[in-house]
Amino acid sequence: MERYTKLDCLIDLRRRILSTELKPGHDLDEARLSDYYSMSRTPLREVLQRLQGEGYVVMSENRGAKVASMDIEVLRTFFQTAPMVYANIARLACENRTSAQLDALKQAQIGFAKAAKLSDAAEAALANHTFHAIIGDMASNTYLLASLARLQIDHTRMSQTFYRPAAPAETMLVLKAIEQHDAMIAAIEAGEGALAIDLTLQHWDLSRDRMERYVRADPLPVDVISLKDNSNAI
Amino acid sequence: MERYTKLDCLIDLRRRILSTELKPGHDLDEARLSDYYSMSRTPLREVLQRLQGEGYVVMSENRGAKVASMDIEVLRTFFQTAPMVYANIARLACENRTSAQLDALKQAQIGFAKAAKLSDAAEAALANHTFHAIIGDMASNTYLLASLARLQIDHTRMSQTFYRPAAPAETMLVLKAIEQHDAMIAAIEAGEGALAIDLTLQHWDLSRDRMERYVRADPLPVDVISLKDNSNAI
DNA sequence: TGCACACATATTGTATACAAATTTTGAGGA
DNA sequence: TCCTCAAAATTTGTATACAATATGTGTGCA
Repeated sequence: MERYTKLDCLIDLRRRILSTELKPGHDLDEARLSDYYSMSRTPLREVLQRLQGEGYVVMSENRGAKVASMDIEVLRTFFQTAPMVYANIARLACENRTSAQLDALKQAQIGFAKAAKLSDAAEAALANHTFHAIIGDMASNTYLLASLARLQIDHTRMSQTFYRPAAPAETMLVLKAIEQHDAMIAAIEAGEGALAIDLTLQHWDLSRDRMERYVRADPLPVDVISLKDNSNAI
Repeated sequence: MERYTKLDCLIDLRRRILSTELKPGHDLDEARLSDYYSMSRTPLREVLQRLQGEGYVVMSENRGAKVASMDIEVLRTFFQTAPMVYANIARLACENRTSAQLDALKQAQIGFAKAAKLSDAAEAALANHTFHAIIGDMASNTYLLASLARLQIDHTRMSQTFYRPAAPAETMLVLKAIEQHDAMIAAIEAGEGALAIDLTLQHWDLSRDRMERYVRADPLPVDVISLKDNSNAI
């Protein structure tokens, strides 16, 4: 059995939450988790406290920790806020990026393209998360970064469905996202803020359409709903 | 000796940091603090972890917690980001405020006006913090709220000097701030988003001028600096 | 059968002891 | 006097025991 450090545990829990291996609202049992990561409850609780601070989990007195939920009213504000934050982050990234960060961004893009083309859904979503988190670092703005980080948690969780093997039309959209990433890298490298904002908003539109389709889902056939007339099942 | 709950401790540490009773960069000793709040180190450490998540403190491995610093490059991004976030929060508050929140806001304004007129600096700065935090709650946007909360930490700490007994010109500015708060309450109650944005930006301009004057401070007389020619004192 | 209440179980919260790491101190040598 | 290095002291990190709270279960009674 492997031995985890506290940092490993933090990173792994983030990964499991982002990949929805741990689903929104899922109860996080301290004893079970401390056993899983083979550490005592004390450091594990500190990890949970920190994850709460980062918005991954919510905790309530004497009631333990849960994976942060994604209820409908929060999602409304998500769509409201994301384009503004992403666009501003992109603009700031153009001004402040270092060459080391640019290298990291290109590496992340390689990883993303690979996973996306292989339809490795969880890995692609996480690589995409990393890509945009690096742009966040480039912006060097701790205040906006706090918003971005929270937006990305929900964005990544919603995007889990994007990269699964699907219809050719869907595959086209993934390829388009990869192209947009390349264009964004070029804009950031060239320091072209206006262009970076533009590309970011286009990228957002693509992502938003897919998320909205996912959130709305397809309604169930109407006459199935009429079942309630025939029985008192809940 | 009073007995604190964990929540009391959290709230009190926030207050002490915001009032700069605990100064930026100040080392937070676990043993000393757990003694002060008469609780063991375990819950105190959890409070510190949480404060780290909220941006009040920074922690490093085996090196303990410090009050978050306010270095020059972070302040640059503060001035860059604050007006955008404050303005958007104000606009959203107009759309989403409840009447209970409006009542709370009016109460906070009474407390602020009272403390400001008495030149109770720490209390006025904290009451101002509360006032703007309530507007943040009204916005009902967890993503932007994360940015706002971090901005407010530094804003409140910098504003500690505003409300001290000072020249008549300074007193005028405090009275103006009180008026602006009243106008903002009215705009939010009426749901006039454009007006609320406008008032918020005016309010920001007032605050920014005072902060910039404080940050820049008055340079020391030049010939005092020339002392270094006369001695090798550090 | 349905409800209320007490008891049993499970889970979270806190204190404390000990381990590991860092910082301080001071003695010895160049 | 200054530097180096090792031992002591301080401080942080983790494990574990126990306390407090919440949840589940079953029995007695209407």
